[in-house]
Amino acid sequence: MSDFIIYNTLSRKKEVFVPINPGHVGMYVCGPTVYGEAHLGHSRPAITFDLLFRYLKHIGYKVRYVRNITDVGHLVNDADEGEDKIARKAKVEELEPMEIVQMYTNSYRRNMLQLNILPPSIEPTASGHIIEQIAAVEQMIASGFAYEVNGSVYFDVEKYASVHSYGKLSGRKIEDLYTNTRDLDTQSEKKSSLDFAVWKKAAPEHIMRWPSPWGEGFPGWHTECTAMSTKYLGEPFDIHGGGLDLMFPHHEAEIAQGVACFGHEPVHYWMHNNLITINGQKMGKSLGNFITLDELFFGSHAMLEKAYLPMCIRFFMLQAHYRSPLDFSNEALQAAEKGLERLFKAVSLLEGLKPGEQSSIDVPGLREKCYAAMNDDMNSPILIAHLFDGVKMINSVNDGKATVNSADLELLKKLYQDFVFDILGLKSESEAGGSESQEVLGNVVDLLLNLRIEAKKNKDWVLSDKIRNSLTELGFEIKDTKEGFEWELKK
RNA sequence: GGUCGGUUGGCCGAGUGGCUAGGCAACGGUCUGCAAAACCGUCUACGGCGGUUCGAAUCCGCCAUCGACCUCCA
Repeated sequence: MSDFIIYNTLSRKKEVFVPINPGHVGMYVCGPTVYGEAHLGHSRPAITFDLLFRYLKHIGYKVRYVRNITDVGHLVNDADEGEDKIARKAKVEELEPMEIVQMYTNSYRRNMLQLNILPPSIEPTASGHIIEQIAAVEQMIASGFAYEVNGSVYFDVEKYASVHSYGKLSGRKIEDLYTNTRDLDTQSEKKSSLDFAVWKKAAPEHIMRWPSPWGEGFPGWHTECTAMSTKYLGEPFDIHGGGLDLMFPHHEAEIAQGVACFGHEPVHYWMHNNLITINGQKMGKSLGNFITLDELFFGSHAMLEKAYLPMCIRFFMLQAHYRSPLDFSNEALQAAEKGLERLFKAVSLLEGLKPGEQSSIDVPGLREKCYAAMNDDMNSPILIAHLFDGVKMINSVNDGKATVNSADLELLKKLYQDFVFDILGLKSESEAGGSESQEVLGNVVDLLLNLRIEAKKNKDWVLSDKIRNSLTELGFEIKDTKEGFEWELKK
């Protein structure tokens, strides 16, 4: 099999993936800040890196996947007196901050489960790693790249940039950063406007606070990822993922902090997923096109024509490459929905396929192409295109227009099991166990359709059509086959 | 303003020097009592203008346009 190639943002090139420890992979992905419902935007990195997690495991790696939960809140801005997002929300809703955190963590996990996203190996919280973060800040001070002022600790970007390259990941030049930095913090205690807080002194009204060598405070917003990723994955580790929007300054800061703490870069491969637009527009609360995952699943948003099943969302995203922007619309979603249906129909057909003497279709070749697609920087849209080629094969065999021998049939079944279910992480949602009433309903439908066969035998087309049309109106899809009939309930 | 990335057929979305991406929709055909499903076929596009090349949607230049980041954001 060919090498697994991934695009490394650091080099802006596709590179062969070579793990630090043969057979093992450590990956870290920036998770959510739990101060609100999970929205459409959260699902893209979750699905992208779930695909990576699944594929790495599939090709035989033992993977430790760490995805953090940010629950101490980020600074609103440097001028802010220290109130963080979570504390602000807590005041609004008159809840304890950790209650907010718990509530939204729960709903995030539920949404992820609905999207069939595998739980990471470790899901550390920032609040649970204050000690590690303080230790990281101490290391930064010790190496001379951070300084304390009045209870806060800042990263000395200027000093760092004089020795190392600051901005290499996002392609920024330090001079440009100077000219473009917004001022207004002239009275700031920072040495330079580029410096960022790694530990922030807590104002009296600030609720979330912890003791530290510099007084009561809370960690800066880049500190947690440095502390938690290296705690569980060592340094350097293999893969760090996240959304494109986190590249600067968050990931840039992580690199600088890592170098300051350990003397070398913390990550080998940086991977970034692209963002989602809605009808060509950026998604944002101010634009009113901000859709939460629950709204999507229930269809309860003004922009949605209907509810979309989690698997439809997942499939829709996988039909685009993770590094491409993806535009979200009702039309596109409904197209994805139909395509997914067609794929699953073929998969279920596969079970009943009868092997022949010879194969007129090239199953090993198809398998080869599927792996090639995934190995090329996880090209899921190409993979899906190949799977649809396979759908044509399956349908042809089913129609007796093509043949497949038993070895190839087994290979084909394995192929769809591997790629559709294990790697793409799709699942059929209709097979939710038949309740008793559904079973009875099914029997009634069978009874009606058997009556219709009688009618057809008697060439009583009026009665025959009446039965079929009435069932169709009720939402059933009726198909006549040589053996009799098939039906399914459309929602 | 700076940096980066897009602009592909009715819609979504791959590809990236010559060879059908795929899905959805539409149309025609096969099958069927008629349908549905399935199958076969059709629709064959790459923002504009120049340049390089035997050959460019793909490389280069200019222009237009959209967006992201530069501030919390997946």
